[in-house]
Amino acid sequence: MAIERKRKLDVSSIVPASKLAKVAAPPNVGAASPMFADQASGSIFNRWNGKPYSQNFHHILDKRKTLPVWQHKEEILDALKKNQVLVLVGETGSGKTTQIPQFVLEMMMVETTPSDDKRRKKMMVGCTQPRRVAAMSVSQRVAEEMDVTLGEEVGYTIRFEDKSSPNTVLNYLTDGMLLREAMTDPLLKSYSAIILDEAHERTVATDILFGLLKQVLRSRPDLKVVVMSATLEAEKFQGYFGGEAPLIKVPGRLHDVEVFYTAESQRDYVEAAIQTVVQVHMCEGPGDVLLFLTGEEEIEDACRNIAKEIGNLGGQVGPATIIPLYSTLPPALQQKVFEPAPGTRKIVVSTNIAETSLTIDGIVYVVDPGFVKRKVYDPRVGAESLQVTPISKASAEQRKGRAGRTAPGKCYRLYTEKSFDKDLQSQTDPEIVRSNLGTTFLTMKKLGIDDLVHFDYMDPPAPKTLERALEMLYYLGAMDDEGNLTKLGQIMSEFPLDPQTAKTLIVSPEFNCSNEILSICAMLSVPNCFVRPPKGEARRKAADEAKARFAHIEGDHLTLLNIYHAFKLNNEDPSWCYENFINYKAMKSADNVRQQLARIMSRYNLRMCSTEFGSRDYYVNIRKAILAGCFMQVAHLERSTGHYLTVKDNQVVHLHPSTCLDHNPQWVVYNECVVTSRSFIRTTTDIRGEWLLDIAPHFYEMENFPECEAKRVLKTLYKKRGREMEKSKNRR
DNA sequence: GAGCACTGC
Repeated sequence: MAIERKRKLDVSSIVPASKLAKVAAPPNVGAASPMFADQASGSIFNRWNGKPYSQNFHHILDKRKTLPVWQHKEEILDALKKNQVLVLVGETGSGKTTQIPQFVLEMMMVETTPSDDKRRKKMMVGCTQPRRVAAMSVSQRVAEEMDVTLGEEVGYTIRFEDKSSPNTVLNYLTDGMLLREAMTDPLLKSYSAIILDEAHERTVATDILFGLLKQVLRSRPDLKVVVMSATLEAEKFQGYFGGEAPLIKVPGRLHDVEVFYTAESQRDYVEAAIQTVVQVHMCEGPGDVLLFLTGEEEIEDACRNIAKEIGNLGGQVGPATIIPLYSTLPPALQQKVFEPAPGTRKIVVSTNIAETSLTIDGIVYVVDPGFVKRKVYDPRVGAESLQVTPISKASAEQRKGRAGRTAPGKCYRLYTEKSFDKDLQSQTDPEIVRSNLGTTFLTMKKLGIDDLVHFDYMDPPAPKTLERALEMLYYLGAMDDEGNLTKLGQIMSEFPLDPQTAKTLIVSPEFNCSNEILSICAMLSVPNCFVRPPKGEARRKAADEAKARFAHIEGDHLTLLNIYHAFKLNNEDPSWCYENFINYKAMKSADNVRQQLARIMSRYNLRMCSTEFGSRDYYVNIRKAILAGCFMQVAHLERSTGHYLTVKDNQVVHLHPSTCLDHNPQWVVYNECVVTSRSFIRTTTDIRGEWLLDIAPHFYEMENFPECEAKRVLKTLYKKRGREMEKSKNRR
């Protein structure tokens, strides 16, 4: 029997296990050849294709077999054959992300019977990741291991990029992407196995997938689910699936990291951190240092102080390169952590970005003060706040691990061992209990989940959070009295936007400005496009001046529109962005989002239109359209106090200092309210009180309106409106 | 007078 030596695998040609022997013994290769012996346990694709491996591929094969998961391969396959769900704990370096999907795939192919093969049933393993970069880089590595072309047998799917094909049998995708797929394929029929990787991170998408899969498993006995976690929270996952899922633990493969605790708890963790870093630099051997702090200002200050202290030591110590790292740092400065600094010790002072998202080579010493800044949603206020809170034990372990990637390391915890044991939570609260659930609810409804309140959440959100989200969707017209998705709600759920923004976009054709609203919505869904060098940098003033040139007097939404237009007029030129302190990546991303949103709009026959630019209604229409979606995010300037109060909730808020408004309009619509040092409304636009009566009368009816100055003003407006109507009636 | 980190056909 001749062997077909084709590069790419046609899924329909997969040969079932029963025929394997015949295929596996081509006369021209010979069963005794060492190459072939290796093939028997190598890439399943090559085994079935009978293609000889490249020289390089042998090294890859040998290397991957030293990964700890290989010690448990038979156990894992056995457990998966006997059970529908498997929970797997694999520490960093165990090889779970690259190897387990291959094991699962292999098992399913071997299990395929000849009759299955005749039906040419498509089998696909989906492996979810919380981050896009992970989906891309892991799939690349696995494609290399399997000696196939990325995008063929092994692929990835992330927003804006689908690198999978009909041939794909192993796909890496983001958890959010799988959730989106479930909206059109609620039983996830395109998958024969789903692996939830990094499940311990407990993103909202992962949590919803948990609940969804638990339901789907009942109607799809053929589906296999593997839950992979780096921590022992896995036992909770096991319990969630009825306790029947076996749990397999695989050790990691990191170098030893020696842990030090302080004898007493520290009053000033930043000061303690600085002293520790300087101490390490003075007394410890070679190796770079990573210090975790909570935010931009803290990091920039600490960098200055560390530099000063090391400077004071003069020639007594070696040179150090001190590098700040946080997500909003201008890209060119962020790049510095990856540049080698020969002859000096790198001291990286970073936010949590270095805990999971970025991996820096060469770190030997980690300094961990034990705090993180995270977003917390307060349903009572309907605002998010950023709070500095103690990290979890799991997070502390993750930080520690950053010291042992390339060599044995040391981790200095600036809290007591007792505090670690007693005070730190074992896991960070899952995102779902810390979030506004508006978008999540739309998605869940679209997935066919009827009862959002009694859904089988692994950790249920606070009742008030559920109530707030339901109320908002009702006011937006996305849900009816019975809690069913309306036609509008159906369309809203299709947009990857928060419900208010989705509604703004959907109604924008009625205000004759969908082209412009599309650009604004796209700009609102990407990271801040304004680049601002840190305090003390000479170019900071130039950045502020550049921003002022784009400012629109009536507000920040219109300023964003100006920026988008200027970006397009300048042919998306990166150097134009650089000169104008605009984040190029954010702009390209906004352009991508815009195209995606436009495609969804055309699917629902939502008209693309603009008011003539010369018309005095050009900006008026845009402002009205924004209000039509965001009428619940309105604040009124109190004459008596000079403060803004949010409508209905009567919370005191302040215009965010980043606003381009140079006056205080009586009424403003805002995109978000964030509590930091104070309550700030961010991305704010001037509107007219009269518009509230026209655009959202159901929300601004007077019976359910709390007493406040805004109510009195609105009452006056209603009366005036009444008189005018009276007059025009009389005239007729 | 000021921003932890992710994500979405």
